Amino acid sequence: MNAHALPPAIFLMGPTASGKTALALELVKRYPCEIISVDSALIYRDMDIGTAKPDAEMQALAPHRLIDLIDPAESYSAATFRADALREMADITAAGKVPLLVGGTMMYFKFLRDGSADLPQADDAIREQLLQEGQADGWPAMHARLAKIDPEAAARLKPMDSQRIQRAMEVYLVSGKTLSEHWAEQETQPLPYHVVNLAVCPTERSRLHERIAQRFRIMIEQGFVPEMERLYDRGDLSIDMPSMRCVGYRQGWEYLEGKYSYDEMIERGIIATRQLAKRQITWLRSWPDLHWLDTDDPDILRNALKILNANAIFSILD
RNA sequence: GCCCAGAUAGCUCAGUCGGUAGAGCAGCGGAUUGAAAAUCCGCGUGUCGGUGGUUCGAUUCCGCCUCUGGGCA
Repeated sequence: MNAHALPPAIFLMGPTASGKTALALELVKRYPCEIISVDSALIYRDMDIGTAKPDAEMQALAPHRLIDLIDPAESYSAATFRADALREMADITAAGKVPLLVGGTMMYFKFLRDGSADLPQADDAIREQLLQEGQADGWPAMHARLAKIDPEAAARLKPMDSQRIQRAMEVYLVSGKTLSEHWAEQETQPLPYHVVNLAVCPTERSRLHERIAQRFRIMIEQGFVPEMERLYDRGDLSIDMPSMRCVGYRQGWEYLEGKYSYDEMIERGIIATRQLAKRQITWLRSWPDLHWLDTDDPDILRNALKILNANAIFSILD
């Protein structure tokens, strides 16, 4: 490694329930790396069982950064994640270790890798206003309004894509500048690290589905419903909040509202998790320079190390 | 044993006044710029339970058989 080389970093990605955490633990036990969580659900405090958050024992063995950051009534963002992660990566690197970014929130990985335009942050009041109007007049009507303000953005968006239409309108209303104008001014923000991209996933989709169902049932046994009840009974949370829209929590919430039975809640929770996994895999399929690892490969650790060594990540140890 | 109602996509069901069929959910594929575990887009050939009959033609009408509910014994 020459003096001008970028410091190393590892991205360990993969769909939910694919075994990322287990592999990360093995790496941390053997090599000087430290974990940064890349997970939009682990950031919430008091949401432990349903998010499969590393427990105290795991945390002692392999501390995770960027978990338990905010209360479920608050919200986070991909841009905030990028800033937080860059800070933690610098800290770990300064300590002579390799940042190991582990998680399944692909949008966060993308923001970290590519950066983003300099956009205004979320404005709750404007969002609420747009939501009311969107629901009253229908999203196609809002989409038509956007088309007059920012035709480029509207052309990219489907008339029913409530969230992105709302965001594009919000950017304009808050900053006076359209989303497309912001994008045009965007400068590239290369990540100042030499990254090795790993993805863990079972070869067969059916195998991943098995793991998802099994893990959900374990969560139930571990007390997911009581955890859910504590959140529900707080009284200040709602199904509209990002925290309560997380896979499992949304179904748990609807179950407690009496929308469906216990068994149905479990079934729907598993289904929602499968659908999440599929979306995560879609991201991974087009991820550049990605090295795939098979969850069920008994030599997964050795294979991961082979890739890391070949990319000069741990060459210092050889 | 008898009577009634069913049997159509992985599931729940609709439908064809006889010209080989379509919704929701699931599943699969895709998009993804401060909510992303979010939000959105696309994809529907399946011995229409089996068998015989009527018919130019049956998933549709008729007979028998099998299975599943419910009722009567």
